[in-house]
Amino acid sequence: MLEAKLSEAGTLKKLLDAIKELVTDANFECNEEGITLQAMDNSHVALVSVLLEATGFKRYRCDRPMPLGVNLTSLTKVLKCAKDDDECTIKAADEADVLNLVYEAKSSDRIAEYDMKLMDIDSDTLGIPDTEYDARVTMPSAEFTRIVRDLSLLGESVRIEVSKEGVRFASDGEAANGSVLLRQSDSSSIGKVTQSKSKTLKKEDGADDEVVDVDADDDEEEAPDGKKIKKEKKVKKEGADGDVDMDDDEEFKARSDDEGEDEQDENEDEEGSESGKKRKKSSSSSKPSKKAKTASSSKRKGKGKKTDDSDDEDGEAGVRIEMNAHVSLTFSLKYLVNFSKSASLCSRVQLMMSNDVPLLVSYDFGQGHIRYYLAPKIGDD
Amino acid sequence: MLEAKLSEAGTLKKLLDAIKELVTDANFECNEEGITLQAMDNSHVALVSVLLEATGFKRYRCDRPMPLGVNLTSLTKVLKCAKDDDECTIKAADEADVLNLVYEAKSSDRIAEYDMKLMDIDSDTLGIPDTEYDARVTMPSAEFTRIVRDLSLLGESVRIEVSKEGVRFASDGEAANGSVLLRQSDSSSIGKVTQSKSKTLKKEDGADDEVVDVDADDDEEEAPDGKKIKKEKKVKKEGADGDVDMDDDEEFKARSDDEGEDEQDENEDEEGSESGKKRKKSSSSSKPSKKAKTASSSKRKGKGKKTDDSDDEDGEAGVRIEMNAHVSLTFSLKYLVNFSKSASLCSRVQLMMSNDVPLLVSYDFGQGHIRYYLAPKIGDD
DNA sequence: CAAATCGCTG
DNA sequence: CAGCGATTTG
Repeated sequence: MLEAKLSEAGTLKKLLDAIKELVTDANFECNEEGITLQAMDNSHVALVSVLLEATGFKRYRCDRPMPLGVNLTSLTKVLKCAKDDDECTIKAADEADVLNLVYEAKSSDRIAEYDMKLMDIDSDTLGIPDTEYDARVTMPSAEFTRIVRDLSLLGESVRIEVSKEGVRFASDGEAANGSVLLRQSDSSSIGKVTQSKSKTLKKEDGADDEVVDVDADDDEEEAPDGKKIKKEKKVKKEGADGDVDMDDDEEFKARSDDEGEDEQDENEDEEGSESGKKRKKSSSSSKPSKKAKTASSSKRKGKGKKTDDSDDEDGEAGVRIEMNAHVSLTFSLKYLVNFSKSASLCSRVQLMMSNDVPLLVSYDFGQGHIRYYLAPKIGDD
Repeated sequence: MLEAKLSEAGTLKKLLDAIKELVTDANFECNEEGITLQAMDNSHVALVSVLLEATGFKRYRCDRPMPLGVNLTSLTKVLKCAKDDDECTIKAADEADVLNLVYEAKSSDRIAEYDMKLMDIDSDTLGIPDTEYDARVTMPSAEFTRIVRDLSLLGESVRIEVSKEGVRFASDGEAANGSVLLRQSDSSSIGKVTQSKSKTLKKEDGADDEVVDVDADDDEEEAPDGKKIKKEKKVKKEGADGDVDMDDDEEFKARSDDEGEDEQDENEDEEGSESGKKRKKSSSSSKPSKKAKTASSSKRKGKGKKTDDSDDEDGEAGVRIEMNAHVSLTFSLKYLVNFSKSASLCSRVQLMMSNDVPLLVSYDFGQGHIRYYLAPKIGDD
């Protein structure tokens, strides 16, 4: 059985608001590590991946893995009955066909209880490649929202181009053409677009421990493996959290691994630092590495050591751009606008890109993350 | 070519917001003195006239007069892509078919550039009579907004009546009738409704020169016709501007003169000071009067001398009422509500009225003005 | 100046 | 029911 208690129902409400227009039905996969959800959007163009770490809950218990088939429209309605600051407990018996939600006002003078019907949903558990990317842009989520919103007024699609000049978002429309150029915020010493030749960037996981650890390892010379070391600067996430670790990663990795991506992970060599990260996982066995990650500090450390200067600086406000190669991709603005609704969950967003592969838009909040994958338009420039 | 830089894109945004629902396409007429726009509303019931003085720009250059045919809906979209405090530069080559807009964040780490298509628009350059009015009401723009909004909830039209009692806005509706009476704010010496028998008021021009001149003629005794003379007090505008002159004025005046309103002007007697102003103009001999107007200075002078005392006082907060004759006119509230959107541009609004002639609603802001003309409903009371 | 909420229109 | 716009609050 599952029993999970969230301190703030608002977290769940925002999460549902962020994806309910993209997906109507989906399985919430629950296991001891937390809850994940993966689904293609209704038109099968985009993929959304959500993670809620067990550690992010005030209380979490899940005896055995179980999928909860939920109609997101129904869940949205039920969640609207909760106040943002209510404590929210969700429960499901092992073979239950209903999900029980209890909302308790912090003052505890009000308790509301709802039972929502569950449904059987074919779980098209898609494997998500653990791709490495040629460019990563980290910026305030509100700025991303603003840009895609602005450009969506003009045209249907946007060309995102990362070069040493910065990152450019350009859209052509009937009435007007528009282009927004963001330069790396020059905060600290490393104030410019990082351009490392061959290293590959992996997505920064704030929440994901693995990644973090890895980074930390990488960054630090004293990495356990002892491999670390190029000291390339990769950016780890400076996501909002910093401390929370995710368990899911394993899953993701597994999947990605399945994809054969794991190898790549190892390939981190390109990014020496990352390799460290991967190792951990592998080493996880080890787990120590994870700890490191877990220690939110890891992120920061990484930053501090590597690019952190800039990170910290850009940290909460600026734009950070990292690239190994020039990338230029075109995407549907409609989807990006949709993705950008997640800005309410997190103040920063990461865009991970490589030519001809799907864009990854990642919002990492304290208790997990929400990630969107969107294939580029072909014939894009 | 045109190149003009505004310190705050917000100014342009507000201006477009104020007129975009009234007009869909219009020519921005650019010349060395600034930018003007004149257009009838889509249903040809109201006329809107906008002025942006060259001196109000951070940088302004226009080698030769050029009309920029703009679809206001498109321009609104493009302007939405600017933040209110961005610096905004608009550029157009001499025979260009696109208008280039560049927005620069004050922090300068973001530069957005847009190219908007221009179109050829039949310039129905309407002559705007440089009418003299029997009553002028100057009040906080927010108050005007509130009044027409309130009354629009009750009925379709409003009767505006200026008498020695003050100015009354009254509307009759199915469910209720409403009436709002504003009395002159008793600020300075001239704290009450000015009631001059026959003198006519011209709109206070901050920017329009022409208008000013015309009035002058009437007021002064030495009017060419020899008719003038009553020495009526007319109010010039205390608008924000003061220096920039418009070329258009010529046109405007011509028409107003045609109206035969001049005679009334002469009645200024009540406010001796004003007469002085008028004289200048008139002295110019007959037509000279027009010239005088052109000199924007005329405006300010007029004010200072005549009723200015009161103007200054009520100046920023109160209601100022000036009248030469009792006026009572009925207007469509729908339009007035629309006009009142300009309140975001300026804290004061002027209403200029004479029986049976179009109402002039004028918002004068630092860098120009926006004026609306609306014909009264016939059969009005 | 920006964000969130409510209302209105499609 | 969803999206867009307007208004209000922070």
